[in-house]
Amino acid sequence: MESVNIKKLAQLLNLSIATVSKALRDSYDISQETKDRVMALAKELNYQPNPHASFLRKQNSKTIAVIIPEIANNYFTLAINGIESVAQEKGYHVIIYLSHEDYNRELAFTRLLTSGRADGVLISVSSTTTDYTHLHDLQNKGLPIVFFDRVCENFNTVKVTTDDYQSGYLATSHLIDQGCKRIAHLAISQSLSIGNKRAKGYIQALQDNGFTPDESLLIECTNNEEQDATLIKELLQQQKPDGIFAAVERYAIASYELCESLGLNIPEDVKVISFSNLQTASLLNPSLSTITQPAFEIGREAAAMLLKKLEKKNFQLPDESIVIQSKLITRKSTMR
Amino acid sequence: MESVNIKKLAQLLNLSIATVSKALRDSYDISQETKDRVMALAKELNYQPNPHASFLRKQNSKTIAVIIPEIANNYFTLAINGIESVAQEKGYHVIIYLSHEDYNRELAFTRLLTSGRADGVLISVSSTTTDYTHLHDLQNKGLPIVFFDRVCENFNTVKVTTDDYQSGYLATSHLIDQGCKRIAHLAISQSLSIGNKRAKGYIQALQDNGFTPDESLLIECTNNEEQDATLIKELLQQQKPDGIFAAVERYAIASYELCESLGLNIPEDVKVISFSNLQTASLLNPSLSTITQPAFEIGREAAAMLLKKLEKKNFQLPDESIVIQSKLITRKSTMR
DNA sequence: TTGTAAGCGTTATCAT
DNA sequence: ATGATAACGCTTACAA
Repeated sequence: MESVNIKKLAQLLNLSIATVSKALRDSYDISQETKDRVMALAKELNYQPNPHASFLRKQNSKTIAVIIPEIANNYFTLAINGIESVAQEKGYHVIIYLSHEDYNRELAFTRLLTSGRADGVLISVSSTTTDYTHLHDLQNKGLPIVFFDRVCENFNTVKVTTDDYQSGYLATSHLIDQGCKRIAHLAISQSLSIGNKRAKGYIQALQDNGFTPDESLLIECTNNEEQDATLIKELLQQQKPDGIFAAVERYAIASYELCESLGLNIPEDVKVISFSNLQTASLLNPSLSTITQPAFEIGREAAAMLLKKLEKKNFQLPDESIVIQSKLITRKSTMR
Repeated sequence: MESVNIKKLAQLLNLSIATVSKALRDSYDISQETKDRVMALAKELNYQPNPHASFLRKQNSKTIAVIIPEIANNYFTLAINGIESVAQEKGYHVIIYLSHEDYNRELAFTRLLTSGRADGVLISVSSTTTDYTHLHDLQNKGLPIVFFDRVCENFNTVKVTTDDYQSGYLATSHLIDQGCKRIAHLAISQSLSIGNKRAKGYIQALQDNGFTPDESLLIECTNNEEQDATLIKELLQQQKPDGIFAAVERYAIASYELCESLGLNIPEDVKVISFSNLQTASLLNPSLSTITQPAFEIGREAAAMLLKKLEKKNFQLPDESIVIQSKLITRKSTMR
């Protein structure tokens, strides 16, 4: 357990602790010779500064916290990849917290974060979160927060999202173009920014094309697979939609499974399109038309903004939304 | 940024710092009344002990590091879920490091970890890692290490895996049972424990069934999608296998894509089976037969062992392999 | 150019 | 039962 610390280096080199510390930080008033000696030994012994001790002095931990609802999800996985890529570039460490769509866990994490464990927070809020004071509290403590994907609209900071409204509009329009007359929307929690926007895009597209939105075709799904299956099954049996626009991948997958078990053919009986980052979308039976989100870029951008705030003394996180567009990729599931 | 610390609590309560500290830790020699007052105020002000300061004294950070090759991968995603579930139970924080299958990054992470940022390490090694001294160094510094999935066999610690050899054997036997005569194996790096074992299972199954393993049918794939596509394309065109056993999901997906582009039918022309945790395996065209790994449980078990070591003074990580079985799930891709 | 010493927030030892 | 104090490893005025 004996670790190499500054004290040890100082002893071995017959220098004071202060001199070693300054030499390591390449300070002006240390002779080049001393610096070289210190650096050489530090390298030889693989000296790593103790981050906890530096935190105590400098009040930064070179760590960011990422709070997400779940991780077994291609979207968040890609976003983490993006986040990690900039964190690694800048020498930051990434702590992951999974809220499992549970407000209380999210709350507990934010409480823990008031103690200096991380210098900033990236968050995509849980679907059961309706109150944002825990996040305001964090911000008030001086912890910079950047939202991505599931954002809090009226929060004074950067929010990175995709164009959810337009994409919802586009997906629905695409179904209309393909001849659908009864289009259902499997929506994600309407208390979520993305849920709301995607649904609004859906409704507007219907209206713009002369359809009257039908409440019984807009299903707000849950976080429970069984419950969702029941809802979707009822929808398919009772409302008999000829098009489904799924707000998230999971609902599209459930739809595929239920269509199979009910003997419905995609796309003949029902056409399906979904927000999705599934790698295998094109290999499904039938291949799935998707709104593919720039998840990696969203993660990168959010992390880049947060780290800019942490690194640049004078930079303040602006109160703005950064929108990175999704792409509509049509495949067989929506073919005429 | 003004944070609540012990000092502040002490001032407000007109107590000494020492008393407050002890009261918070529910020490024997503090009166119940004082404890109550301290606790009440701590709760009211949402006092959170500074983890960096405690580290300096106690030498533990309540943090574990997870080093994995990639995250856009259903297996690792599920494993993280398992790891996080026990970490959350025990109040530990999880830092994620992605080696991107690059030994040098893995090395850099382990160097960083010598400084106390984490109390222990869970690792699944990169496919380019052949030397394990960086990990031995970590262990020698007193950092407990637990391997999962891609383990180092001769390393004195716990290794949690699935039964890779038996599963490779099983997958291959299944293809034989389904009538395949020329079975190819798309192997992952043979320097990886899992790559080696899965391939050995494949070879043994062939031999036990009267086939002579053919080197040109055992393709060691890479980490580069294009290169893999070339390799698999050549395999399909030149060797014309009638069965493919893919060691990882990615190779199965590539096989599907290439069969499609080459006009080969699965399972009529080629049957395919793969190690995979794809949620959509049953929805693929055709549905994919898989060896499904208990990824969540593997993550849970690995984390549980590590945390046991961290929490129990007298517990030493045994030098043993914990094997949790995979399941063969047959679907259309291997139908006769 | 180098060294001394204080202090970051905690915990633990030893007094009181 | 409570308090004073040193120490953890590091940074940084300030002194030499």
